[in-house]
Amino acid sequence: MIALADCNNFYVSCERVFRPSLEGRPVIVLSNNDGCAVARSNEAKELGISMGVPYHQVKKLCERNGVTVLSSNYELYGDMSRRVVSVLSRFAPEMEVYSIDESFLNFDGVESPLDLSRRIRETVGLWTGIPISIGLGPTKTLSKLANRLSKKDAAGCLEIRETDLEVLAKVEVEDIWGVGRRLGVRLRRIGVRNALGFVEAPASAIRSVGGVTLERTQRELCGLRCIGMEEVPQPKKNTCSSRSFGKPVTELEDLEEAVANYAVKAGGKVRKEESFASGIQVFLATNRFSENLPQYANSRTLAFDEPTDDPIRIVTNAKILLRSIYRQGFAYKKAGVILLDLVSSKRSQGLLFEEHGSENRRRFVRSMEQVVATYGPNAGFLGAQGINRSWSMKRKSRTPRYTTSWEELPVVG
DNA sequence: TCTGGGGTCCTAGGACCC
DNA sequence: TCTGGGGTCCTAGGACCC
Repeated sequence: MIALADCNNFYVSCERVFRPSLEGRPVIVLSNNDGCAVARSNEAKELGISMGVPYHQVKKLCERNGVTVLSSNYELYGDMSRRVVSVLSRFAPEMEVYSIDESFLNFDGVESPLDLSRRIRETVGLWTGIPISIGLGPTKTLSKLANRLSKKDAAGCLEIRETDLEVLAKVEVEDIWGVGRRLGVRLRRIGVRNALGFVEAPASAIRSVGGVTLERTQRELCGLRCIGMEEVPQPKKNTCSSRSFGKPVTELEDLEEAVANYAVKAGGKVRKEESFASGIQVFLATNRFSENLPQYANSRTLAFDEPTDDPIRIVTNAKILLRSIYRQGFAYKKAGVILLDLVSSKRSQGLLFEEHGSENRRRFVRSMEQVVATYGPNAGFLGAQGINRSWSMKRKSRTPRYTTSWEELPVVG
C-alpha cells in the first residue's frame, strides 16, 4: 500500500499558521510578479477563482468579496514544507518527497493503513499547523487518485483499490495523474471519458494516444506497480533561473544585468548540489500575451570546455550568449539562464593540457557566499548584476519570513 | 495596465558513421 | 531499369508534473 500525503491549499495554509485571523476566510496567494493565483483557500475556490487565473481578471471579484490577496513567500513555504516532511518521516521507513507539498509513504506491511493515516494527519496538524489529506492505494497513481477524492472527504483520509469500479467511473479522465489537457482531449476522442473507461480500453489504443508513458499509467491504475519509490532524489540534470520583469525591458544593458543575476543564482544552485554545469543556455522573450506588439523569442546554447560552477565564468558566458540573441526594438518580458547537463563535481572530467579555476578563485567565491549568507544579498555581488535593477519583479504584499529571518520573527503580545 | 517558475521524460527527424 | 542496411547521437518540440 502506498500513501500520498498532500498539504491542503499549501501556500494559503502556511500563511494562516501565522495569521490565524485568515481562517475561514477567502485567501489567495499569487505567483511571482503578482501574476496569477497559485493557491486558493476553499472559500476562494467557492467564489469561482480558478487555479492559475491571472490576478487582473479576478481583482474586482476579490475586492468585492473581501478576499485577502498575498504575494508568494517562498522562503516561508520552503521552511514549512521541511517541517511537514520531518514529521511525516517519523511514520514511514520509506518515503519520497515528491513536491513542496506532497510526499509518498510506503505502507507495505502496515496492518491498518487508514488508522495510521489518521494518526499522521492529526500529528502533522498539531505540530506544524498545516492540514493535510492522505490517499491510499496499491500504486502511486491510485494513491494520487485516492488523495484527490480525500480532499472532498471531511475525514481527509481515503483508500482506493483497482477493483472499486464505481469509484473509477466517477473520476474524469483528466483527473488521472499523467493525463493532462491535451491527452484528455485525445482520449475523449477515442471514447475514453473516465478512469474506468481508461482502465478498460485496450492497451494498444492507450499506447497509440500517449505512448509508453500513458500505457504505464494505465497499468498503474490497474493496480500494477510501474512507478517505484525514489527515496533519494535523483541529482538534477538541468537547473534554471528565470523571471518575468516587473515592467517591459528594451535596453541591452538592463537585460545584461538581469541575466547576470539569473546566472549567479543558477550557479549558486549548482554549487549547492555539488555539481558542475557542462553547458549553458540563455533565453529571452517578449510578452506573448501582447498580440499587437512585435514578438520575438530566442535562445542559444554553449558548451563549456570544462564543466564548471564558477559564477564569473557562468556570467561571462551568459552575457556573450545574450548579446548574440538580443535584437533591438522589442519590449522584452522575460529572460532566463539554464545550466545544462549537470555532473557531480567529484567525478567531473577536467582538461588535459590546462587547468581552469584557480584555488584563489574558488576561495573568493566561497567568501562571497559567506558574506551574502551572513549580511544579505546586497552585501556583496558582481558588478555585472547592477545596482538599480529597475527590471526586478513586483511583489506587493509579501508576508514576513517568520521562520527564517531574525528581523521578521512574529511578535507575540 | 496587469498573464509564474522550475523541472522530467519521450519521440521524431536529421546528421553522421561504417 | 536498377539506388542497402544498420547503427548512434543530438536536438527540438510536445507532453506531463507541481
